[in-house]
Amino acid sequence: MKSDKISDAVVRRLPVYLRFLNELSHREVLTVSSQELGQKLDLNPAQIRKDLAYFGDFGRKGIGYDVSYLIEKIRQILNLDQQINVALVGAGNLGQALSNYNTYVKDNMRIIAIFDDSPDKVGQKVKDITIQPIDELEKTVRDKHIKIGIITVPDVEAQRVADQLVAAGIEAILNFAPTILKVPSGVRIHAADFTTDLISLAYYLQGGKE
Amino acid sequence: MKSDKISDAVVRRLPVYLRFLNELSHREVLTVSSQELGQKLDLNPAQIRKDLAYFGDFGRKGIGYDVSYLIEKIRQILNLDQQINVALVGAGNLGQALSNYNTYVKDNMRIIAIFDDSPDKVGQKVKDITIQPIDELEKTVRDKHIKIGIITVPDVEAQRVADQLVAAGIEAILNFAPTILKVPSGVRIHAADFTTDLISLAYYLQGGKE
DNA sequence: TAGATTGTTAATCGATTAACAATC
DNA sequence: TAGATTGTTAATCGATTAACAATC
Repeated sequence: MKSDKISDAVVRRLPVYLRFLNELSHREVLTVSSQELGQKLDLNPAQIRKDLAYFGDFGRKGIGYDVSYLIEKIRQILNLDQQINVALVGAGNLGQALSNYNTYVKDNMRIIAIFDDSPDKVGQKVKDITIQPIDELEKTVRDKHIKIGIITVPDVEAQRVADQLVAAGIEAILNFAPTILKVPSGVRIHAADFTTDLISLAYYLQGGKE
Repeated sequence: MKSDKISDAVVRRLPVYLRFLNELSHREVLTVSSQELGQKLDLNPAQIRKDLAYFGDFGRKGIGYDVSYLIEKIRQILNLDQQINVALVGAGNLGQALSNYNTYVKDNMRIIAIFDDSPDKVGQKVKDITIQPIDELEKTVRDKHIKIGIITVPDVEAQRVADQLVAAGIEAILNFAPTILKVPSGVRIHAADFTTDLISLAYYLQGGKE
């Protein structure tokens, strides 16, 4: 089966597969079955086969999936066969932590610009990237072909920053601010606000309702 | 309708409602309809009414929901009417950023202990909390009635830390490491790994398949 | 060949949305 | 009273899982 509309739930599992496949590759495992994948990733094997089958026939009956081949294919699907430039807006604690992180470099994703408006931040360096004022955002995003924006500014500034990113032609946003952002339908947005997650965990505590 | 089994999707929306209701309360808005909530939060009004109705009859027909009353009720549902102690394991960049964050204090959630094993971190202070070695985790968690653990250690250490948290009697874990953790069924775990989110965004970039 | 495992269809399960009587 | 909005049932939609023929 080739692509209909692929649901977001499917797309979000692809990086999970990729990560584990990379680990297998590192351990020089050549082949893996949906069964084994399911066990490790806590997913139903049928679901994994179905997810992958949306994009092509990557497996071999009776054998399973060739690890390197599947890595290559998933990387293509996720556009990770080309470099993807990312901008980060908001160089506070969290923003700086994310920049330093940059594990995703091996996945061809790279934060190549950082913006912040506070005067004591502008001009400072975070790991060889100089923090720029936000009014340079639009030009830099265009000039450097930045496709994804990460928002780590405070709550109240998030929508304004999102608008600027959109105006600059960004295609996707990862939003760490605890606000629902309104963006045009062409722009993809994912909420990454962990406080929501953390607070929802409280529901499950004993002494509360089960 | 009173509680059957409430799905995780419902529980995760409660903090979203709560946050916006707090904002309304701050603006001294007294009453809100599911219509208005839905508009602001990008959710279907029927879904909001249904979510709330799982827990009780909080609204008034023809009127809507009393903001303060609904805040009180959601806080009860989420156990936020009592203080919830949180431990953070891993005082790297991200861990320190999260500790400094502590917006959730107003929601009665508080990081009250931080653990790390690297010798240059132990004994240091992060905002009046002294970083402790991980082998003090179990005792501290028990003594201080810590119920939730946040994991911000590297990948390879995450499962070991999770095991220790579980052994110490923690009830829920927020995991920032990009690994699927195995925990006993009594323990609630949420994945908060933003690299997965970020990478999945790449799928939606133009020049890739739509 | 016999055993394993895929790709895919059909069945199931669960979550979202529509519709509306009840009622403020 | 007329208009608004809830709580809830029924309808819809979509995602997960089971099952199995195809085939390595």
